[in-house]
Amino acid sequence: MASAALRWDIIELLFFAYRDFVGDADHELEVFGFGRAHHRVLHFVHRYPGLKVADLLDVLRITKQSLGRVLKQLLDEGYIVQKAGNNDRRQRLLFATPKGEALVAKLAGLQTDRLNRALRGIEPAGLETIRQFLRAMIDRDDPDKVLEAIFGAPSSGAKTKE
Amino acid sequence: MASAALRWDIIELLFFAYRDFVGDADHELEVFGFGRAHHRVLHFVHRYPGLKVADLLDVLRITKQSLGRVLKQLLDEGYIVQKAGNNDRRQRLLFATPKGEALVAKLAGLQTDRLNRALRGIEPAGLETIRQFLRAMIDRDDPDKVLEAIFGAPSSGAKTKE
DNA sequence: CAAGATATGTCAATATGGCTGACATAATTT
DNA sequence: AAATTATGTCAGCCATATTGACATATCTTG
Repeated sequence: MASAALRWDIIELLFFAYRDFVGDADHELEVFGFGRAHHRVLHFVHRYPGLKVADLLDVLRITKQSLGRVLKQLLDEGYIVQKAGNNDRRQRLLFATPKGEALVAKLAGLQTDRLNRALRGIEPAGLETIRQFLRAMIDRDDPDKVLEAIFGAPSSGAKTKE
Repeated sequence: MASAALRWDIIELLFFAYRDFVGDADHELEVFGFGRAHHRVLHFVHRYPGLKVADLLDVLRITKQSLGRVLKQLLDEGYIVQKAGNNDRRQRLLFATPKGEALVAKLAGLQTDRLNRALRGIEPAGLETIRQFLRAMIDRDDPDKVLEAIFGAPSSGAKTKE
């Protein structure tokens, strides 16, 4: 049908929910002179220790130059450290320092508080539905290293990246 | 307690889900030389016809100066029109033109396609859980006009699209 | 009516975080 | 030795956000 119902309400709810969700972290980041970009880098380096710069570029879908500025600040200020790869010494594997861990945990704490409030009164089955929904919202045709970890085995038809 | 579990998985799923969700529209907007900011303005003007400039500023949480540039483009190119308020002729009430309606519907169509795919296999009760979750994620301490419509009277306020 | 407040628009300068293109270096692969 | 790869960096551009200042029209109030 040409007039298939558009899901205006969910589109709108997603906008507001995400706005306030990231707002929690944004506010705290200001104190440190950081922005949302720093948070994203720190989050993924914390979650996937030893992530390569190239992996990070895939996940964040930004250019090397854009990442460079943000990453340099996090390195200079001691939130992240680099180590040369064992097999390939060109690689700079990234790790969060204790200082970095502390910040990212603080930010995750704020967001977890909001999530816990929102999940109050929702049964475990309901939470599973929400997870299923969110996972199904994500493109799986060209999964990066992080998405492969999230989804386990690469999805059908997806090219397997080494 | 200090060791309360942080919801890393949901935090991450929200990041990817939202990234790909807005990505659909972003890609299409490029064709028109517009950005995400134009989409947001057009969306809310479409959904709440006669929205004042001040309302829009509350909803988008940006400054008048930032809105000005985007709004001017949408006006100049005929996606939105202004009308002076009946009671207060200082007000510029905003309305989407047919051209604007067409664009915003196209964008909503892309996002609805993704939502429908993600909701496939989820029961009506599950969809209600997702709505409940998203609504509970939103700050309600200082509701703007749009949020009042969303939370105030269920299924009223927003234009019910034919 | 005059004064002040309000709704909007606009100018100028600045910051952040994206982008492209070009080039450098070190290390691995061929 | 040459080519490719992983990373870093310089320079400049663009979009979207910011603050501050000021202009205009209109409404409200003393």
